[in-house]
Amino acid sequence: MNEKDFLASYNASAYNTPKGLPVDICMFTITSTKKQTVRKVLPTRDIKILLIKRKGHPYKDMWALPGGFSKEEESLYEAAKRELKEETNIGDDVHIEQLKTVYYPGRDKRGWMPTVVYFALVNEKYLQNMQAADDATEAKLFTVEEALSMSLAFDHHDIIQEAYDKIKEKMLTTSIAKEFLEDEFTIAELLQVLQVVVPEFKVEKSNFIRKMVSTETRKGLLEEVRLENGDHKMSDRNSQREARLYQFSDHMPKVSIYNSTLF
Amino acid sequence: MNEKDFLASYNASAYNTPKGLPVDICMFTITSTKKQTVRKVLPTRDIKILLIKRKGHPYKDMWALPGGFSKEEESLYEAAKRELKEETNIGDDVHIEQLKTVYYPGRDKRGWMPTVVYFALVNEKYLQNMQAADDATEAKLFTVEEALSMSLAFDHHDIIQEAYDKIKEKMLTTSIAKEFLEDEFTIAELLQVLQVVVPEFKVEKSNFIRKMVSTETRKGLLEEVRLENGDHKMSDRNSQREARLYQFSDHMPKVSIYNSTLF
DNA sequence: ACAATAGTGTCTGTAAGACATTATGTA
DNA sequence: TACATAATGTCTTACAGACACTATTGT
Repeated sequence: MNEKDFLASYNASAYNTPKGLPVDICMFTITSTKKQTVRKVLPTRDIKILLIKRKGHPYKDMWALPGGFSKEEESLYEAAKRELKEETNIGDDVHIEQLKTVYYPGRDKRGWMPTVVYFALVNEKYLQNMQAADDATEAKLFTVEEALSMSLAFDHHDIIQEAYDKIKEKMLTTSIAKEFLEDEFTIAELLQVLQVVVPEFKVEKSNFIRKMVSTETRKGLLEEVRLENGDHKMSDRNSQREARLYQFSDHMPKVSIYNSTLF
Repeated sequence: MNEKDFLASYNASAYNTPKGLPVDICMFTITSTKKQTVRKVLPTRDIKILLIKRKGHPYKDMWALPGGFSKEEESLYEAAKRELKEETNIGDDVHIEQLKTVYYPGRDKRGWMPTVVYFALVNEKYLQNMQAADDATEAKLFTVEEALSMSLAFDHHDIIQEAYDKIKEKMLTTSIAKEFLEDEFTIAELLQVLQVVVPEFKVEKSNFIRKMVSTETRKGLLEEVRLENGDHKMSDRNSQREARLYQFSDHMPKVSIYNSTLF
């Protein structure tokens, strides 16, 4: 059956879910791949998004955001989490946040079809067993750049663009960078992750490393990880020389365009 | 009929709107009232929110957010705007923005009932002819503090709290303060409006007035209004001595917790 | 010894905030 | 002339960014 026949035979009200809403998920991750170099260096990192290939009409065989319908007995948040889990088999330790709800006439050829969009930030370590999840649906990670250059189902291009813009903003104003990092990370890793998502964020690495811990207004944002004996905990995973490890603290500074002092 | 009888007789599916969604609106405004003083001073300003008194069950006679159902032939944004207009009779020149969509089991005694929440920032000058709008429904402005201390219908307390938190954040990181100001405003007015919404934002007025225009990173955020002859346009509406008038420019700086320079 | 990353020293320009002072116009 | 607000002067401390330099360790 082609799409035209499908739409002609489609009974919109049969698909309407009076007690649930369509939920779509923009799942972002940052993959890291080892560089083939003589010495240890930072891995190559890329920001990626999960897409699935549609099995049915409309937009059959096109790539789209994963999603599904929420149920009456679950919250929208729970629905998003469930859908993501069905697709990726990840655990509960995921940052998932509502982006927006979309409806305007004509957004779905089938008629009335809103969608509640969530975005998720998932550490690549949770995506190891993704294939096992559901091999009936073809799911694949694309770089965000790639995804945005493709022709996608529905208005998913615009949704991804908006989700990505949101993440770029939150990357610099909250501590969500931690979702993409190990529990304990070096400042070079932090900077790399920030710049993978927000290339416009330009600072000199050596200054960044120092200022993140030395400047008074930034104190409390990161904590140095210490060993029992009080020494700095170090890692040499990215370099010959060991680097100090850090964690985000609970302290979340706020920012303002009216004076750039954090408070 | 009391609420218990009402719920017993309530047929949820009759109210379900397969082709529309409930939309609620947090409409904020800042009222200004002249102080009774010998000399001209800044008015007293208060951040207020619009509530309506519910005419029917559930939560009959309690204060609640204004809202209604979106239609298939309009976007959610248009629905929010329409609902707000029905309530307040304001024009199209309104900042209205989606906050979030809420559903969790039990949020409405009638069963499945999500809501798409919008917040609106409306200048008080547009609310002059509010009474004319629809005198069947009782609508009233409450200070946000007051509203949050009241017992409200549904989970509207939590929704208002979240909307207010969002506005506080956006107040300091975007130029939405302009929604509450005249087209041309003094820096003292700007600061007052900022502090009415975000009391934690503390700066010394004389420094603020200077730094807003003199500091390099803030240049471009505000523009001095000039007369034809190049002189500063001034106003003495709040003081004996005239103050310079400003406008927000198109330039929107971004902020970061990782370095507090705007870019 | 070299390569690559980690981290420090030092200097310049600018911002934030405290506090004092001057400017302006009306009751 | 008194007063309330507008705006500037001045000073201290701190941050951002540039750039040079040292530190560490595996190959």
